Amino acid sequence: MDALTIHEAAETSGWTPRMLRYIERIGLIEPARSGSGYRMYGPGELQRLRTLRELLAEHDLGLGDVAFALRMRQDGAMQGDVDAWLEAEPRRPETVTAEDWLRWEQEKHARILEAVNANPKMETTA
Amino acid sequence: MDALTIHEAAETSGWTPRMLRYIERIGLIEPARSGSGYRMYGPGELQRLRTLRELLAEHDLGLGDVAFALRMRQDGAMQGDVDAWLEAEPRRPETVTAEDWLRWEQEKHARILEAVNANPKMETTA
DNA sequence: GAAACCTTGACACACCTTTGGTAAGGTTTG
DNA sequence: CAAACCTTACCAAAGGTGTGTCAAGGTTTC
Repeated sequence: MDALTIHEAAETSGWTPRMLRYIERIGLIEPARSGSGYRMYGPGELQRLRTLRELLAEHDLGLGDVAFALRMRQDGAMQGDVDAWLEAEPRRPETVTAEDWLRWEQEKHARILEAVNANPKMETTA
Repeated sequence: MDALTIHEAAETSGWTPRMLRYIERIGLIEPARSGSGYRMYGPGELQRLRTLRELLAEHDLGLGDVAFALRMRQDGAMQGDVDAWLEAEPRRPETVTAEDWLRWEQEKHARILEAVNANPKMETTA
């Protein structure tokens, strides 16, 4: 039995039980439930709770921000629309074709690779 | 002279002058300034203002959401950290290497291309 | 030079988010 | 079976967002 109850998970992760429920409600971490409905936090959830605090502190984010990022990732249409709107600004060729967009996205990989190499803390040491 | 003042831009875009200033303050649309500091909205800005309203309405977003998406795009480190946190959930290989991540990103292109083809309104008819 | 703009800054208000507390009731365990 | 958990569902307070309005002062235009 390596699953903690909500109070135990709260203590070891640095959140309050209240916030653990809130984090679940906004869809960020949804622990398994016991037969009678108790939340059961496993090692994966605990790790995620800790890294979540770091993520928020490091970049001065709110839980809502991360929830929004999650929503973007889950709703491809929204993601596409938002990205399209944001990309319409910096570049300014009259018309953006799908091929233009894909090329832009692929160039992004070069930037990503640079970031990876420049900053090699890419392990999610679960 | 095809640049509008803030009141004119407000009328033709459906925002209020107040909101145009707010939209500028959160970094979404920053019009050029005349020598004496007046905001000057060109056709590009007007188009962006209109599509911004559509974007918000279509996906029930707030201006803050779009501003956050912009911040993600501008701050690569934040983008990487948030993405890493979100991706740590659905997949569950013990360790995510830079190569894993890149492969994942590249597979994303297949999904993006599908989205483009399925939903070919990719023109930013500026 | 006066009317009609523009600028920034402040005060304000309605609403939403985040967080805490408490109440009524079910579960686990010594 | 009672203590110590857990659950959901409310009420509430602090802070942030989105929006309006007003004031003091500069600019454009007739």
